[in-house]
Amino acid sequence: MAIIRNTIAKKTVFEIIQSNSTAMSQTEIFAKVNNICDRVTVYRILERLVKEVKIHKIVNINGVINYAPCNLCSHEQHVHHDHLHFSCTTCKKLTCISDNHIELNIPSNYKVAEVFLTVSGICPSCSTTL
Amino acid sequence: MAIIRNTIAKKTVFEIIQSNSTAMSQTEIFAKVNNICDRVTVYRILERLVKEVKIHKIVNINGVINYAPCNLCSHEQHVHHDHLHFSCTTCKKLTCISDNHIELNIPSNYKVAEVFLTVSGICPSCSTTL
DNA sequence: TACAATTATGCAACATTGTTGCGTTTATAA
DNA sequence: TTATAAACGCAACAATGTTGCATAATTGTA
Repeated sequence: MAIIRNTIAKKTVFEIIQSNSTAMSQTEIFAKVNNICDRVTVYRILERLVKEVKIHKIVNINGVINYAPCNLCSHEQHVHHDHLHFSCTTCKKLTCISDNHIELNIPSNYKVAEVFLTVSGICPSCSTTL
Repeated sequence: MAIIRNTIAKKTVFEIIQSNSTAMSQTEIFAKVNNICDRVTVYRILERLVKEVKIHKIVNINGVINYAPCNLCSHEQHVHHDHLHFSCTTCKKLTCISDNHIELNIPSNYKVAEVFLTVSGICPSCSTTL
């Protein structure tokens, strides 16, 4: 019955994710851990943090998986409701905007688990530099 | 000024995508072309078909890029509106459900290009086999 | 405090997905 | 029929993610 350990690497990874304003990919996270652990370990830590519902996975429009802390949303909302993410086509950053309540129009024989709502475009900091 | 050619490989790839009920990944498509062309060619054909707005790209919840024909939506809708996709966590298939009109609540300094709405869960055929 | 149990890690190797360069082939317009 | 640019094949590479296995480290318990 899986005892969860709070290792230095895990704490570090979690703090990195929490302190960043945008969602981060494994690559970005690994670049920030300063070699305190292996690349593979980062993957495994991310997996565990997702399972513990401390962070959540979001795919940006390029197909790169990003991770963000579960701050903006309660656990309940995270699992069942609507989360809006903005994926900037210029800087590639993925930002959690807010929760948006939307009405879905899905046939009843589909069992819905999560709703992913991602908007692509240009973020404020990229549009000001134009 | 780019003359578009309609090659056998391109026709084949397009027909494969059109005749399938769910969106397909490059891997699935390549498996069906029966070695009439190279793996790289499939990638390049897909790129062109996207540019010509004959198919569109959708990322499923695993980060795998899938392709679907632009049947369900007009060009206008495709670019600017809301498309609902269902990503089955069991069979990994991505299905175009319908267009859903949703009200977005995004700060005005974000410039919106496309809206991606993907719902994860269990599709009808996977839930009946349980 | 020491020990046992098992969680977490490192390393190496591999798998998958997608990209690039370059020389050759082929479709299309004239 | 031919010239030209689009499309292709091949090889090599890059990025991202996974697996197996031996070792290290954490935590509850004696």
